[in-house]
Amino acid sequence: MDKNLTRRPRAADATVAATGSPGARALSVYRALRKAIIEQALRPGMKLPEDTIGERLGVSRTLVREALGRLALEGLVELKPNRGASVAYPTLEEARDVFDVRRGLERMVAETLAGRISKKQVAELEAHVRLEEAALQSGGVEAIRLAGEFHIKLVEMTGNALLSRYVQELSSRCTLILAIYGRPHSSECAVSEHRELIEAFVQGDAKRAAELMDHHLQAVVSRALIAPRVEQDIRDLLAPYAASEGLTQP
Amino acid sequence: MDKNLTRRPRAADATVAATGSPGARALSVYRALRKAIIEQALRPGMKLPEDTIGERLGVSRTLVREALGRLALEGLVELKPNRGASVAYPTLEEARDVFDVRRGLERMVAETLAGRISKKQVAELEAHVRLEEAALQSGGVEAIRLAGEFHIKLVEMTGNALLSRYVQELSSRCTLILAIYGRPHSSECAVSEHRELIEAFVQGDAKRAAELMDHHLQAVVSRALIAPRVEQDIRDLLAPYAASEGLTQP
DNA sequence: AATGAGCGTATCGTATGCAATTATTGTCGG
DNA sequence: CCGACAATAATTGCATACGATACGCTCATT
Repeated sequence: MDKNLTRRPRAADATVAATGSPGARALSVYRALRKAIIEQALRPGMKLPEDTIGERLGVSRTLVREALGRLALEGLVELKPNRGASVAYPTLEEARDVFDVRRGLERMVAETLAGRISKKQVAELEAHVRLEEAALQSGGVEAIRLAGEFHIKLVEMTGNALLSRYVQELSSRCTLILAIYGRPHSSECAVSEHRELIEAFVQGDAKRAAELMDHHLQAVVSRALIAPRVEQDIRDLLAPYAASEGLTQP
Repeated sequence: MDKNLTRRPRAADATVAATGSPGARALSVYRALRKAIIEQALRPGMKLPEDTIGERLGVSRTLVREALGRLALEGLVELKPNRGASVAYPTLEEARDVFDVRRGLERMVAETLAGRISKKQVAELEAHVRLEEAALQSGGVEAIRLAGEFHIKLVEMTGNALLSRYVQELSSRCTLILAIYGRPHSSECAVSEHRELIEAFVQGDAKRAAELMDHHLQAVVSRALIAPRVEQDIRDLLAPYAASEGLTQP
């Protein structure tokens, strides 16, 4: 069958492959899972068995484990001892923590950028905003992605690699959170608010930039996260059906 | 010799052991290395071969690798492909990034805590400051540790677990950085500044608290990190000589 | 004597194997 | 008909094995 004894797993069999570099396959696994989670191909709460993933991706459990560990540290995966990994299902409290920290960090971004942004960077941001607008018109789902990328672009302009990593991490987690608690397709980021931010950067008004960013992110939360709390626990899902049949449980 | 074939690595041979829980040994390795790095038993730049560590700690390379990976994500260890791990040796630029982000996060802490701190918490903080004072008098090295713990206590009082993790991570990295670039035993944190902070919290003056924290951390940097920057890269050492001879490099 | 090729060793990257734990299903007594 | 229990299956935790890679050494060559 598949169990060819002369099989050399070395190369030429990894479907996704990536470069032949040493740790590259491990990274690929990590990125694949990450992308799948963010795109919600893997929904929050889903189990992530090591063999299954490894088999599908053409790597051993070792690499999958490594990737899962990393994702767990980033908060995209939950890792319970002896019970395996699953896509993270943050509680509302964790969600609040994530958004709060993100707001704090992005305020930093805004303050840093104010007055210290080049013509070229401004042009790039304005071009991006126009893209957002276009996407919003044609009502594509990519409007959401673009809105997120605006923030990534901003943080990368600070030149602080660490800040960049943190914001990107939190950004992913926010996506996951909105997938759980957010309303279906709230446009998330108002383009006008992005424009105002750029303006504040150009004018070098750090205080205003910081406040704009703060309110902007606050707005994202209140627009999207009216928290209807979609229950996924079978018990809770079944409760109303039980009731309708006159069944009751402890 | 040591290579007893009937050896059961199962249990009862881990010198440090820890509880019998599943992932506990991995955690132990992680913590052991972390502690060793922070206490500078393992100095920045030192090589960290997997087998050596595993042998010494009584675990297999698998667990060591896991720990090293995690430490690498936290910035305490550098992981170069095919060349193994070593204790991180941050560049001055990375150091600046770390301190900047830390200042931003701790400013958040200060703002959050202002006016939202209980009597009991104030008492705890004041007691801690008194400890710091005492340690400073008796000139112990623990003054540094206590100063750091003050900040940890603060962030934990915010109730934001994520913020807490981030600050703790950055705090460790700061220690490492100061071990490289800091002057021998600058007392790092002025106790008086800690007192002022507490006062601002009690008075509920968020703005003042944030600024105090900002300046406080800025002061730590300028007090400790006058950065004589012992260059270790031959290229950089040679650069001025090259220039003085009119030589230029690609 | 310096330089470069060839080889050996140390160490990493990854796959795989085995024991242990947990979840699940089928069965039996109440 | 319901709950407890035992056997089974699935899956993790960890160790180890094996191939690959980089580094340092010796030695021949210029």
